[in-house]
Amino acid sequence: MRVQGSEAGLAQAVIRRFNILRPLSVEAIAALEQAILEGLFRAGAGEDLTAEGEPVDSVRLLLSGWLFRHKTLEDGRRQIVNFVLPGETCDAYAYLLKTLDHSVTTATSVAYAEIKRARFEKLIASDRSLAEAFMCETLLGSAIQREWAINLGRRAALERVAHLFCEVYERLRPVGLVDGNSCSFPVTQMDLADATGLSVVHLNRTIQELRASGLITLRERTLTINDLDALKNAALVSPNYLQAYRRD
Amino acid sequence: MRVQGSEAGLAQAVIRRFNILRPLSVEAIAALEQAILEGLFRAGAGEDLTAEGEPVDSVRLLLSGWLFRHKTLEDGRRQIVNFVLPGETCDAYAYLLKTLDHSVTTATSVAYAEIKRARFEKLIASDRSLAEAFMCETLLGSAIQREWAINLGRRAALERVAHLFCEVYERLRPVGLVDGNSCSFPVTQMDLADATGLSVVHLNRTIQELRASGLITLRERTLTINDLDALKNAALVSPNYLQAYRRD
DNA sequence: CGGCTGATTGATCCCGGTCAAATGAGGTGG
DNA sequence: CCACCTCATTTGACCGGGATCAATCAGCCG
Repeated sequence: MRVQGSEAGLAQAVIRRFNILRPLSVEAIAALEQAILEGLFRAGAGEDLTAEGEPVDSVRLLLSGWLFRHKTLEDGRRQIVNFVLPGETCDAYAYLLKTLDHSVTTATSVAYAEIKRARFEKLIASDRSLAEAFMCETLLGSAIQREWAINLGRRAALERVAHLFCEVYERLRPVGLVDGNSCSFPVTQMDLADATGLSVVHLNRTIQELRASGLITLRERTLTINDLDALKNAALVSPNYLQAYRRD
Repeated sequence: MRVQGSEAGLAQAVIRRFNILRPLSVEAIAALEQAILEGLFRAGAGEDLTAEGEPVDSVRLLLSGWLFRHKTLEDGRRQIVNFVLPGETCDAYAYLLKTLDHSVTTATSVAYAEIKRARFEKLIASDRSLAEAFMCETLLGSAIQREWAINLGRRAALERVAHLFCEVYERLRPVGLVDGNSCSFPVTQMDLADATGLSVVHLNRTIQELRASGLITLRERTLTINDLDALKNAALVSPNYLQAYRRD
């Protein structure tokens, strides 16, 4: 759905995030904001934005709400391979590949900007820092993806879930979406199970264990981390994979 | 170890691969080859090329041999998150990030080219297709990484191992390293276990199961796939994630 | 009120982990 | 040439984390 009317402020998460990845000039920020406002869209929860096997010809920037990237095996087993959080780029440069290898679906209702390939290339040609920021988006995504590999391959259930909570929290923080020690966590347990490679039943029991230990509260789509250090400890969080958030 | 003397032909795998990712002009190929020959190195098996937490200031192209990318938890649990096969790029653009999130180690003795950041930026600035090819390398790496997530999260042991065999085979094929239905597979079972998220013991039993079913032969560091379709079937191979190899 | 989706609980089972030991296959020095 | 060491592969026995199956409960919406 195309968005009508004035929507100032919507681009804030993106600009905030990009500005951390690469310090942007005033002109670059204006250009980015301009490109965003030219192609504002909204979608409801549970809608597919792109499906595996399709070609893509544009770049999307998530302004609000959550998306997830997922893949499904023939027999229905599904793996959520990553979330896309507000301010993050959906598929920078992906038009270079023939088709998409995974699907992207909305977890909540969302607002996003769609920048067509030609427009995107003009944008990144206009400013070196912008191009580098988009590049960093891609590289950071890869780093997160690698961390998910060790999460799925080597961490036990409790560690896995704890790790996911820590990661989401740390990814939401720099864009200003953490309030005290709480953040929105608008994902069903079924989705969470598919993100952690667990069954729904066992995921539920794992969450209860985390609740019982007092580390977290998860109620009404809100995650509260009562003791971040303890949770990180329980999750065996790796220190280096989100470092690009830190500015020099 | 810096390589002395003439080493023509070493760059073949890289050029072959890049040419599939993006059709390259004669000049682009020459420029790429030139950059490669300027910084040839060799290393023995079991050497660390880069360690997690280090900054990187150059791009590496693997000419021969295998590398693996891996991460380790505090308590020693290790996950190999990907292999780097001949012709593949090690860390294009990674100098944009502060530090590396994972380590890269040689699985065999290797030859590689190291291109310093400034030299690399000059190279990609000189030719659009080259820049896009490097970009494709990064994107393809992400796609493979996502496939590893569903492999680790949702496939059973036998499917997982079968999938890895299929993937490696298909990644080696376009660079000419598949001979009939065989390819080199110079990785210990310990490494293979860490790549598939299994214990060595169970990995060993899984391989024996694959051998017993006649699908593969794995002997003396050589993998032979006796029935590729059957193996892909057993692995529930996804169709779209290596598609960039196919040219339009 | 009935249907639907998501969260929770209980009981049972099995895939894959762990522990321990044996077998092979180089490599090396006496 | 053999004794010995190291590293990789293999086998056996046992156990437990997490899957599976099934039922119940709690909101929410029409």
